[in-house]
Amino acid sequence: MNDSSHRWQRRTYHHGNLKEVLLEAARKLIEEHGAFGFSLTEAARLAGVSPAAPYRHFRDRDALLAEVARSGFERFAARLDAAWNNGIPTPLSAFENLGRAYLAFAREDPASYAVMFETGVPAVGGDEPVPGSKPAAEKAFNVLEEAAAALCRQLPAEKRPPMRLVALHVWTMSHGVASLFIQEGSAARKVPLSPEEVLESGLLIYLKGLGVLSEDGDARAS
Amino acid sequence: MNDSSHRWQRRTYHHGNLKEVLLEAARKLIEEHGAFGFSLTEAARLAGVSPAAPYRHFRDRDALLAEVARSGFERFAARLDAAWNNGIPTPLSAFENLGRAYLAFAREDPASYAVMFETGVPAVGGDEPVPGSKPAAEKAFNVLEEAAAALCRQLPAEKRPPMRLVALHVWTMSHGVASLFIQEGSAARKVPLSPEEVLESGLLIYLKGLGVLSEDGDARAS
DNA sequence: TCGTTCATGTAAATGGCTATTACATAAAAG
DNA sequence: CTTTTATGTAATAGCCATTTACATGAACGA
Repeated sequence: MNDSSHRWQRRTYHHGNLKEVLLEAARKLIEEHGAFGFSLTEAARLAGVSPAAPYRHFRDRDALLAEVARSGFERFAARLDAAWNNGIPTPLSAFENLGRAYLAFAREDPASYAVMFETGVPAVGGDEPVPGSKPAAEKAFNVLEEAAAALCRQLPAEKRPPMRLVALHVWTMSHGVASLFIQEGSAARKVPLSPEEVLESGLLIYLKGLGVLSEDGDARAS
Repeated sequence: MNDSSHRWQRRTYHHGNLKEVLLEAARKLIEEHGAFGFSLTEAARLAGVSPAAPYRHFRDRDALLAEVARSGFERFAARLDAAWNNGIPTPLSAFENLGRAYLAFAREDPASYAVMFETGVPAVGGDEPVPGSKPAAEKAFNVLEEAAAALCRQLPAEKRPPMRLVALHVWTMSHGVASLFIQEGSAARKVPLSPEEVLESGLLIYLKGLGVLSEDGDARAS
């Protein structure tokens, strides 16, 4: 009866899917109690196993968080890539999809997003404690870079700024909006606009400044 | 002798300055071990008092962090305000100072910045657990808004976007750069530029898009 | 000066958490 | 059917947050 909060009792001694369930539990707990209020023990409780069980799948607490980050980056990259869709139908419309996809990810999986970007956790920088975490993060950034490159190509070569830099500017605005708005509270009250509207308007102004857009916001003939 | 790690023994039973010392200890620990690796007990140890002593000054651990955030916002606002300096000598140069001051704060006091923006902690959103935390955060944002307003005023009224929105865009880029770059590791390797250069170049492009700057980056006559 | 009061610290105890170790169970491999 | 390996459990040590009862001494009044 101590497991009454769960619909199903574990019938087998072996859980069968513990690793994945622990990751889900972690995301859920982080979503509810913040990136801090996550305890390995409580995740184990949610999964219906003893506090020691997680150690069969993760070296320690940080390794679990690192895996949350890694898998997050993987889904993030996939999602951005799908939204960009090779710049089809037009680089500009695809670019707008990209921005929306960025925010959609942060909104729909705030726990992963927070672990990916807002904790000193391993994934992005550091020493790559989880194999494959850095590559996954790179893949996500590469999509941004590709999009930036496509937009830059619309400019005459002599007016073309470094693509890398443009990609960083875009990342910077996207992350800024996600970070300030998604975690309901900080910036949300400042303005009656959705995060998507703030990001899109900001990016449009930026693109106009780059010369990619005309004054009216139309794509400019290269 | 158990206090050998500190140069001075506490001579008085009463510490005399515990509250402030605990805040400093917290910032130091967060800087070293990340926003997670901060323990009230260890902060007490650093201050040379028992683990129970902090509770005479803070309701609990979160209250201490909230106070780190609040005092952080206060210094942050003061610093931004000084940098903006009422738009003197020119709005544009003052605006550039503002951006540099933003990043300087995040770099020089990363612990406070992290607690202010990258933890679910109380200050910005929430229910204002520490009296005065919200006002302090507002004051910081108001400086950005004032700067945005000054720049917008250079535009003919009919081309003028909502100041609030412009302030948010600026905040967004600044926070994005601070968040991605300062915490050494993520974006730093992407490009051989300093955070300041990335932010300044991004803001210049944005301002050009707004119409505040001419193509060459000079201030445009209103 | 002496005693009272209040702010500030300490000690000890509770309960949660991380992580380790020795042991149990079952699934897979032979 | 036995052995091996993967996966869980139990018990435990040590850290941490927080509370409660008690101690100290500074400020203040008589």
